[in-house]
Amino acid sequence: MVKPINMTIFDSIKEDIDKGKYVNDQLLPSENTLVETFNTSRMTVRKALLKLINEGYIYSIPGKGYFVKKKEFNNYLLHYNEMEMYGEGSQEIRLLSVDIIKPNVDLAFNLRIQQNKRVVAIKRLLFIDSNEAIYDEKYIPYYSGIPIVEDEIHFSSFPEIISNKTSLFNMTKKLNIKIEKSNNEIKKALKLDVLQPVMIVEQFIYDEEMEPIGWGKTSFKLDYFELSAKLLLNK
Amino acid sequence: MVKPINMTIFDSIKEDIDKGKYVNDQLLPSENTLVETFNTSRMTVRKALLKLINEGYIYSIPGKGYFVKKKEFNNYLLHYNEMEMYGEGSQEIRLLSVDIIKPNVDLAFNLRIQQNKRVVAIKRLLFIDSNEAIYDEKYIPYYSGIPIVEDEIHFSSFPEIISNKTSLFNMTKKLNIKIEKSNNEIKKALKLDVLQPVMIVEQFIYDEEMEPIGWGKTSFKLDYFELSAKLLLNK
DNA sequence: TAGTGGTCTAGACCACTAG
DNA sequence: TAGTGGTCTAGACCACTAG
Repeated sequence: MVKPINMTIFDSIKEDIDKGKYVNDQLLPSENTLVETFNTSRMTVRKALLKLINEGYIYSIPGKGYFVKKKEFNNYLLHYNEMEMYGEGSQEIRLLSVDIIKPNVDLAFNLRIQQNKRVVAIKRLLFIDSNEAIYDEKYIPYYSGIPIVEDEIHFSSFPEIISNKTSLFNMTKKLNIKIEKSNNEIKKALKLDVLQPVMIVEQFIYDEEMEPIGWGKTSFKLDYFELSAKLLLNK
Repeated sequence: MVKPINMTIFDSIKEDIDKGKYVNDQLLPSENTLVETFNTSRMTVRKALLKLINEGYIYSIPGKGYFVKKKEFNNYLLHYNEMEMYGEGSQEIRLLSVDIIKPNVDLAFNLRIQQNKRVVAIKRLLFIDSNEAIYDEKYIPYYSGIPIVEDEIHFSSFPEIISNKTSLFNMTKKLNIKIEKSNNEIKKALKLDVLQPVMIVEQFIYDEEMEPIGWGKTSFKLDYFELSAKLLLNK
């Protein structure tokens, strides 16, 4: 149970960076210097350095050396699953409808398709403690995801639905979080007052060529909206 | 400019996983098998496998082998800097006050300190296109971050302020995003109507022992709130 | 006991950097 | 030209797994 040499080297350099011995973009000791310092082989030194690169502490420039990487303080990890918003409170998901529709102007624009193409529209309503809380709309171009199986879409998040529907290697996604005035459909479903705004989380899903393959809009009654995100260091 | 062997192996296994040849938690070929398949040395095979581990595609169990890792679809990368919310529109940051205060009950609770301890309170107001848009409050226990230099705090995000103030090795942070009724101070600063709610982004900053070293509350006029987040695969 | 992944060594050749 | 990091080899010993 002794600590491996590569871990010793890793910890040593990491501590030097944390303590400020080496600062931003400063040159670190070369591989050969570290081989002598730690009395080990070059591959062992490289193992430690590669780990430091992977964890975002340093970067390398071939021919020059290894350098301290500037810390990124403003990136966070956000876990978002619109179908799993609340740990506390009873939750019920009602699948309102699954339709094949012709898109309106906005929807055609968001999915970058012609208005005469067809789109699968999925609408769901989430109840929290028996109150209407979240109204969820998803739109998928018809050709990209047939057939639709109700069981698969009832409880799944949008990325999960899409990945079941397509043989997708890699998808890209984007979330937008904003406040909007609600339309009549949403007002009715969530039993809102006339002027009450809703929190909107928009999801855009793209395939590997950045073509849209899904657009979603989740409307939260304000009382039921809360998100949290954790620090993601050095990424 | 030939592709290194380790990259060939990496690409090959990655493609097999993407195409569904290997599925969740399925055992991959052993290192020795891959050595034969690709007619190379074990260290080269390991380099490819380590890269696959680092990118979240596979995991290893010593004595057993390498396995396909389940994809995580619901994690996003959120870049949040309360002092840089808008690319478009002119922006002005006004430093309202920097005070040493005694915390009230809530603040003492959030910073987990006694009410007789002192706290540095920083208040800033952001104007977007000359309109009051964002009201920002930051609280730091006095002992952890003296002295306060105005130039350093005027334009910096909270994590940046904290990291300047402390010789911190590693901080942990958490964001909460929610809607709240605004208090009178915020109503006045943002020129809000009586009933108008505000969007709140709360920041908790902890040291390496998870002791709070900063608490922040940023209040957004609803018209000026928008966040976006990008997909972060396999993390 | 045979097979697995984890660590480590002592070499090699390469392209690139910078004086 | 000396030094740098990137790739690769052919070995070694280890702890752990599972029949």
